[in-house]
Amino acid sequence: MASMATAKEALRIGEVAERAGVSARTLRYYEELGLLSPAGKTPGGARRYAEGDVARLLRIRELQELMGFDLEEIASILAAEDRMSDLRQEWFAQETAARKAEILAEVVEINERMQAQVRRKLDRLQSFLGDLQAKADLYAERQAELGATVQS
Amino acid sequence: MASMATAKEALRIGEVAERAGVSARTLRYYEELGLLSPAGKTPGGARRYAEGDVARLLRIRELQELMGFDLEEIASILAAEDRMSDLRQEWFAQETAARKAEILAEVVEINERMQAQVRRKLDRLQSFLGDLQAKADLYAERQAELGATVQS
DNA sequence: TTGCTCCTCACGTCACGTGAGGTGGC
DNA sequence: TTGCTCCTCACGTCACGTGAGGTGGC
Repeated sequence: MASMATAKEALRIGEVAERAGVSARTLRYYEELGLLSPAGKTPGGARRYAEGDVARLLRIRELQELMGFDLEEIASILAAEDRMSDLRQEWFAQETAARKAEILAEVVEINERMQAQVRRKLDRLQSFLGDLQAKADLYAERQAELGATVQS
Repeated sequence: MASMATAKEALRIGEVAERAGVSARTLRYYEELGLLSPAGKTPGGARRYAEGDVARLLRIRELQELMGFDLEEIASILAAEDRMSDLRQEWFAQETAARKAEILAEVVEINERMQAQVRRKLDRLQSFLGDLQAKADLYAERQAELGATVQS
């Protein structure tokens, strides 16, 4: 959805890495795995990324950090999402309706599993936060006791 | 707080591992790091764990999986919590009030940082869930379109 | 032409996984 | 005594980190 510009959007690896809070090594590693390849390369061999690549990188990081998926799981999630976004492309119009339904079913299933997982994580984090708050109350009590004893 | 029983609570490594959903290797690795040592060992060298060890293991896993801390960070958090729980012990009564205040301050700071981190994580997960739900709505729309077209 | 960024090996690290080969406990 | 579980090496793996030594682009 970023500007369909004249591919003047050529980002260097260091810039992309910094924007996503990762190292250049991470980007090279993702390329090695086939997870994220630069939009192009200079004649000299330097990688050039587009805005879409940055979005994909941020998505990878979200799935990794927030959801705890490993890179193989992330690859399959992204593959499904890629197929899904192909459904909007004209060249895809020739695919059979049955095939499209298949892809949709796959994406819906992944979506449902992820939603369930997020809800479990939210629940666990809520109770974790509750524990922390309860402990904080205890600490405040102890500090009050100590203050009363010491009269500092 | 588990029964102050006659130490008849001697769990084998496999049992402890299964309860926490980790491998025996993980328990040996934590011992190597000084993170979690068994309550005792048999003459033959087999590790024997107590209920308190299981609780500590579950705490380690919570900090690791849910909060994303590495084992070194977890070690320092647990060390602070250990010092905190020492405040209840009688032998600790001889410590100076200033020292106790110091420990309390440290634990309070860790608690506050963790609370902030949990809140950030909760926020990000909420918006992640929102995105998933929005996508699910889109998928349902597409499926409806497809059903109307195909009349399957 | 001078820096700064990039390149490709390639070995190191963290948190374990996975056998190999052997001893231990109910 | 027979299994099943445990033990200690020790090498493998995943997701990078970290130089070494060299070329590239504004």
